[in-house]
Amino acid sequence: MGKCEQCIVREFSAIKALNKDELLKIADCKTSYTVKKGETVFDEGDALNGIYCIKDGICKLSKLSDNGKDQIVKLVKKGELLGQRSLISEESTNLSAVAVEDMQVCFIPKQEILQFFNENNQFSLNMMKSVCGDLKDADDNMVNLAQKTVKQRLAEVLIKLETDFGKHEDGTLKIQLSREEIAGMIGTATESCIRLLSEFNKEGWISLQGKKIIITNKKELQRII
Amino acid sequence: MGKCEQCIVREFSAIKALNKDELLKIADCKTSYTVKKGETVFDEGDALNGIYCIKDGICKLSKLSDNGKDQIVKLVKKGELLGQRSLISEESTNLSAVAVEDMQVCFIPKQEILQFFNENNQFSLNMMKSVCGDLKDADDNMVNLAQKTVKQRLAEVLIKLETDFGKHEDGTLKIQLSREEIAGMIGTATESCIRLLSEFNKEGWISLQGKKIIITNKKELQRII
DNA sequence: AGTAAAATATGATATTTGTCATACAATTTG
DNA sequence: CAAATTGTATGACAAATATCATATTTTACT
Repeated sequence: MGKCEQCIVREFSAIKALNKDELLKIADCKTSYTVKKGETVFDEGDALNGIYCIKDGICKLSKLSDNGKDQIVKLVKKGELLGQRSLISEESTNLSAVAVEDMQVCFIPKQEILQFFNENNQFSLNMMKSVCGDLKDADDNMVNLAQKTVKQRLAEVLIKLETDFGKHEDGTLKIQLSREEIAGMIGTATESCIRLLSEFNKEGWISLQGKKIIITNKKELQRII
Repeated sequence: MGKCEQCIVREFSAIKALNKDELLKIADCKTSYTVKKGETVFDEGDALNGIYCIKDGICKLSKLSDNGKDQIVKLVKKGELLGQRSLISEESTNLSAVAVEDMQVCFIPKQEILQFFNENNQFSLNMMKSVCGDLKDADDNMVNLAQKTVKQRLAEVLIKLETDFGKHEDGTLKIQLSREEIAGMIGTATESCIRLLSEFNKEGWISLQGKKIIITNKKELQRII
């Protein structure tokens, strides 16, 4: 069982406020496992009794709408935590988490985390900041969904995917999402998403090679946003 | 200058975790003032150096979109705090706060609050819960904006306005928003909003008396959501 | 490899929503 | 009080987007 000390999650999440002793305590009670692409970490409505550290991989946080479509609220990647809101609010989750890539996660039981809240102020503060960051993103997202066209939102998401997850040497986005998932991020019908991707392709702003996407004219994409 | 002990904000916000001594400290450094309907508490991009307690009134948190429309992200009412996210994130505000009704607010300087974060764990926890609640609402809102029709969103907002802010004896909603503001909440053009209100009126689901709105058939509104 | 299933693509069409124009009502201001 | 401004209402039309149908391609499977 790993020692948590070298873990990437320690670099990027609230966990960084924990000292060696505290890390050992976590290392002692955590459960590590892998989640295959497409598999579920937790479902909307689940009562979580802990949080998840993402050691590797990416997952989508989404919510099923009454119309049967899955709206993706956020993509969470390695280094980040999962399930914080639910833990703090002492409520069931309002979102489900599904792996977009194979993941390696560690589960840390609730009691441990709650104890840190009491004992380690910096940890609390970090956690607060993280939730506040999510809130800001959510607010920005709301405005985009409400006020921008599907085309603008698609352009924005493509650029965001490149900045957040990077690209390979050949220029293709590292993160691979299905058309349906992209549509779920920008809040549109899958067909509309596909159509617009084709359009962007024809315009020469992006290049499509099967599932792979290359952004070939970022400036133009940024212009239409 | 008031003593904070009896203040309504103490009932409904994170402030409730503070003891008498702490309340006295606040009482000592706070600034009370009134904000008239339509006036601004703070603007998008402002650097806040404290938080606001809403003793009375209601304000809208909104963000100006590139298309020139103001998207309302949240309505905040008496008993609640304003500016928490900005304070915790140590960032400028991403939203502006404008009074929808005459308000009475108290401003508490940053240093005080930050000190409480260090000294009073329950206060921190309450604050976290509050932000988490906002995050959940924002996520739900995102899904609605992305997946529901304008008609559904309008019906939902009307019901929410009734539950959150109540109605007078004659059935009219206590909170009075302009058509433009309602449109800003559901993310649509003002004309579309007006049109749909007329439609709801003709259907007999609501009744319009100038600016005043009465929900006459809640069931039907709930059905179309 | 060969078949079934799923994902992607595209056309045709319907629906929703936005925009512009204009009228009317309400409210503010001098 | 009258004029001016602002908010509300409605029609006509345009644009954006969803839906349904149907290919085509890719992926999964034994």
